[in-house]
Amino acid sequence: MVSSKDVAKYAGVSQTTVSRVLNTPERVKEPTYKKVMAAIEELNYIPDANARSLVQQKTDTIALISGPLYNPFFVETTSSIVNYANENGFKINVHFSKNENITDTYHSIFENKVDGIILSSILLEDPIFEKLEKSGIPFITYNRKHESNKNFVEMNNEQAGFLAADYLLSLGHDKICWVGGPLEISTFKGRYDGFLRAFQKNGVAVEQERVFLTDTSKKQLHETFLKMEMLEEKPTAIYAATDAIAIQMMDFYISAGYRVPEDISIIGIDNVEIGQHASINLTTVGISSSMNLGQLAIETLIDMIHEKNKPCIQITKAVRLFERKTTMSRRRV
Amino acid sequence: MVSSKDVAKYAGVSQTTVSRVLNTPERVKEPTYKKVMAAIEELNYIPDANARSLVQQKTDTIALISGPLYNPFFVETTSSIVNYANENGFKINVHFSKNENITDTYHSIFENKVDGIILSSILLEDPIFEKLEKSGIPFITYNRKHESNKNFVEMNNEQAGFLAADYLLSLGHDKICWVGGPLEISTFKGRYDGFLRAFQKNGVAVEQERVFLTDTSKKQLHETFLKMEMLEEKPTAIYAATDAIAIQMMDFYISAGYRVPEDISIIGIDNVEIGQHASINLTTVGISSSMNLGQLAIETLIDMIHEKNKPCIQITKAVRLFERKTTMSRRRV
DNA sequence: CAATAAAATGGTTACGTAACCATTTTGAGT
DNA sequence: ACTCAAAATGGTTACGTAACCATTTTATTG
Repeated sequence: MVSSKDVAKYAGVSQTTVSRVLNTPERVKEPTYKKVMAAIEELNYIPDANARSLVQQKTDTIALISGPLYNPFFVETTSSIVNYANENGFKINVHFSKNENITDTYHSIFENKVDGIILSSILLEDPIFEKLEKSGIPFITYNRKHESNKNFVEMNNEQAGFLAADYLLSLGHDKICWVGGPLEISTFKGRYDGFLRAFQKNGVAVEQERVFLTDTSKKQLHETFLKMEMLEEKPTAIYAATDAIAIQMMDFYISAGYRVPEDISIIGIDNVEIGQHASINLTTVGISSSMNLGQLAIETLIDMIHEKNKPCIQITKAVRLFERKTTMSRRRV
Repeated sequence: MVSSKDVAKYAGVSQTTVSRVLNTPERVKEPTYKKVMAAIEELNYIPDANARSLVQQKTDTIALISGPLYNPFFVETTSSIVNYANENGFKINVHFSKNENITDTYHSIFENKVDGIILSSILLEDPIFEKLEKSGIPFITYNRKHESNKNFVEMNNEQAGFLAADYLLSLGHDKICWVGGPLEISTFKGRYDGFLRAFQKNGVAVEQERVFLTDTSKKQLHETFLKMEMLEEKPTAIYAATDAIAIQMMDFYISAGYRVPEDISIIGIDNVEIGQHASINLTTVGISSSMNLGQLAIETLIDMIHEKNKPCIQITKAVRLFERKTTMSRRRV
């Protein structure tokens, strides 16, 4: 592999001069500059960013740990994060969080001496949070947060949970099934808390047999669908803790011959783009901004990287209801 | 930042011994091993992967240049690529190709001395291909290829184009609009060639006013939709060169009050997962395999990285029609 | 117990780049 | 033409890790 030492020898100058040609060309005489550039072209020399990182103690790299892309929420946030970071001179190492190797993922990220970490993989109680803090690397969590309540960007999940449930209850539904994810995750915990508060406010009891916790995989969602089919009193509404879950439940219900919302109402949370598609038209709750949580988080993180002073970031965006076509008043027969 | 030299000094051994503890612990006496590990824990030492890369002349990193994630095809391939690579000890630097900064993207990738490059951004005629070859870095293109016909994984685009058009023609449609992308891209060129061949085989003339080339953005697709609405003889079928285009055109048509397929048939190509959703049910053409092109490409690339001998990879997967619910026989009134 | 071989540990250098300091060259002023 | 300051270029070292070679320690064998 060609190095700047090779270029120097070929051009008849010092390695220092080659480095100056690339980095501070104004400090190099024109004839010398041309001679070195010709050598660079001739030898097809490309500087080594890893060696540079060693010297300058920065990598211009950010590590992203996203949720899985079968959730369109993460499709949108991943796009925003990668594009914004690239536009600001950062490379992005992407990882999709998987519980079975998250430790290896974190280890790999720390070894890479990244300049920042943006993640949506943290649990309410997670020992990694302390390690993140001790590492000294600027980091931010999006769509999730640690119980310490630091360094996060999120929507108001409790408010979202409340609005969605309150809306269904206001339509007359009381046989509502909750389909969510693990309550060790702040997103689901917050939305479930809101769900409970809405029921309490409306004086309606929550029936535990109608609460389904899943790992949000298609497989477990299908099992949940089958369980709901077996209920003595079938639900009249599905409260899905995310739009991804809602869209997947729609698939199961429509495939089974149900009409949405005539036979069953379905609501989600997140307000993902695909939910606005004319053949889906998902009623949902989400933030009003055109900027998604990933965009907000990466902009905040890059500020943190540049400014080196780390005020504690705590951003919680308000939400609102987006009433579309997958919900209607409970049919009375 | 704590280095192995600091650990060595703290533990009272040499830096060589610290390196051995981490890499070949079997060559270190147990008491020495324990002493060094205690120092590592105490100092919270994390090895520097960049320095290691300098020594070992490998980075365990692969660069991915994907298409944009508003195309679900790239959602699926990005997932597969990142997950498979991580499982095989590689990190992935992700870029989403944008014409306006593709040169910077390539430059950044070369500087990072990645071990392999997997890309879906190449044009039929693209000077970057020669640079890729000269770099000596193993690389593979997926879903697209260069005119040199080397180092690619693709579906048979001409066959896909033919099958989709032939199918629409067999349903009696002859007012078919093609909505595709730039023909400088092998994917669209191949599919269009197949489209033309089907028309020729069926003895039907292609009307150029019904051929729409776009950059596949929602904006230009909407403009195309408006243009089609203005046609004297409106189309009875939309042949979308990708499922993403098809799903977007469905959105426009349904929002405008049309029923799919009663009022207009729509077909796509790629067979993306969301196309099987019960409220979309897209008729499409795609590969039969459970393994998507991204999965196939990354497995092939990692083989190339490990084996250092580079037989010229040329993989073209056969396709078939998936008849679902967005197409029906042309209505005769 | 001594010699020798194996095991364990240490020292030096290189990987490529750039920061820092030194030296040489060039140009301006008297 | 000489002197001095500025500009241009060069030399050395460090960043952190590991490969390679050297030295020391330990264990085995006669």
